[in-house]
Amino acid sequence: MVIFPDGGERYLSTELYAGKKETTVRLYNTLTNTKEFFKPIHSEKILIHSCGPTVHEVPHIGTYRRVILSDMVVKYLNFKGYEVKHVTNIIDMADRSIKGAELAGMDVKEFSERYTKVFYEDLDKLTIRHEGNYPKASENVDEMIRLVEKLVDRGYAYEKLKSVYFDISRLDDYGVLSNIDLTKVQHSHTVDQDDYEKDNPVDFTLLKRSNLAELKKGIYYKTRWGNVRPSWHLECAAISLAYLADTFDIYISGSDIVFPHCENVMAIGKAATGEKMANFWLNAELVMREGKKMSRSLENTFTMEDLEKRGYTGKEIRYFLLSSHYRKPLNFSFAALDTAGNTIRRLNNFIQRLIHASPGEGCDDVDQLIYDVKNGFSAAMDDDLNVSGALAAVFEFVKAVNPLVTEKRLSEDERDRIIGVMRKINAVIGVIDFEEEKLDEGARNLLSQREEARRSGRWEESDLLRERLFDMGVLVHDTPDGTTWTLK
RNA sequence: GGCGGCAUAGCCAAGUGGCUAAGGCAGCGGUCUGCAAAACCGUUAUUCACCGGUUCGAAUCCGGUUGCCGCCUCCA
Repeated sequence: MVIFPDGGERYLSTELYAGKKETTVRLYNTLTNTKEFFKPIHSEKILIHSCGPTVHEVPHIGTYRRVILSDMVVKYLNFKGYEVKHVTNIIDMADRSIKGAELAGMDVKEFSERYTKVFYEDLDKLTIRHEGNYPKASENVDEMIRLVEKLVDRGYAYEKLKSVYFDISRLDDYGVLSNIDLTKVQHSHTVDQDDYEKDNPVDFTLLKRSNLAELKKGIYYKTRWGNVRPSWHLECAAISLAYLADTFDIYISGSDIVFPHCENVMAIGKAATGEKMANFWLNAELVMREGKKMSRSLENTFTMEDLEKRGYTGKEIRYFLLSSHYRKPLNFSFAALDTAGNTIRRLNNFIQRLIHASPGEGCDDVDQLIYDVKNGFSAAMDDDLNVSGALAAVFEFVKAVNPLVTEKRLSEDERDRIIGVMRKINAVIGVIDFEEEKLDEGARNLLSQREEARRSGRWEESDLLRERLFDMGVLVHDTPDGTTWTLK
């Protein structure tokens, strides 16, 4: 173990260490407004925090864009061979949860659990794993209160009429993340200043005193300042510090909440530990609907269920959300989902064709093609997750392999290696199916009846059977090698 | 008012100084088919919002114009 006098920055940038510490991955850091080479803090495990959803309602697909970004970052780092610890907090005690529970005549816990369950189901549909690190705000209140005690003790927070506020004047670099100039801020758009008694209107709330109705329902936590509820910024800060470290690798959120949320979370971390909270701050852009942000208040949202009712699948929605760059606004449309569906179908067809390919002599080009697709995919993804470029590499691969399948040139081993590399890529993009499609017996019978009819030239009967199979979801294809089929 | 971002084909979307401007979808043409469909193959931007400048060379850099979006401290 060697301790470098300057924290190692200078030494780590020398060639000797570059290979070990620095990755080939470049990410756009909101903190510096530049793409930087990602350098993990610990070589053994990368630590990532993502802002989770509020669970006062069924989340809409706009919420899921940043969730998809987090998932893709984690899966791509896994693809590169890194182990990742990823924490996503569940905001289950927001103002709206309390209001919503009251309207529904439920207690807040029961109310929140209902929507947390939907959130998890949605993650399943989007092929995002959710076992493990999804701590709930309501189960980490002790951490939050301890954190505020620390802030007050260190002089970064103050109590006023039984609420506790963060004193931003104490942090000289407040505003570095969002580039905000507090002297030019327009106040009071979303806050009724009369409700708060801050020393300075730019200070933000850490703990808010519970009101009478909340006290009656038991929605409060006893502290030395009074009976209070934690604020949103405090929740994210406390959870990321408690579950990860004083300084962790990446903080992922949405572009609409860089200010105030991320800025304030960062300020809490810096004030509490004296260290910078995260090295990289990634912010996903928004999902738009006819030129406006998709949001509850504009009443222009779609939930996963809304889209499923219209016949779209989770994977189609996933593809739609991930297939264009995360730092550009994404316009929602049904046409875009249709496109996603068609595109995925092409990839699935490719896999099914490979599964059913008749083995051949083998082909010298395969090694090169596999090398090219791996290389093209990771080169693009390395560059701040350029998914469009990465997918282009995949489609070029598909295009090059298809004729080899048609001409029956692939050996079994080559075929398996091609499927293997597609699986590896799909571990990141998560939209392709690799299961061999199977027919049930009824469909198989109809298929052979149709073959019989065709052999005897009874076209009307054969066409009727084709229609019946179509209605069952089976598409038949008459090819020179006989009849094949795929599932719709 | 402040800060940040965007504008590339019918649609979506890469590319940020130099080979013929990736890729996907849709369309069109072809192969196949009893006919279809699917699949596969081929094809689709002398031009990158507009004006000016720098340069041997600009979608890419600089200045300006227009249009659009997000955020500005407890909605999250």
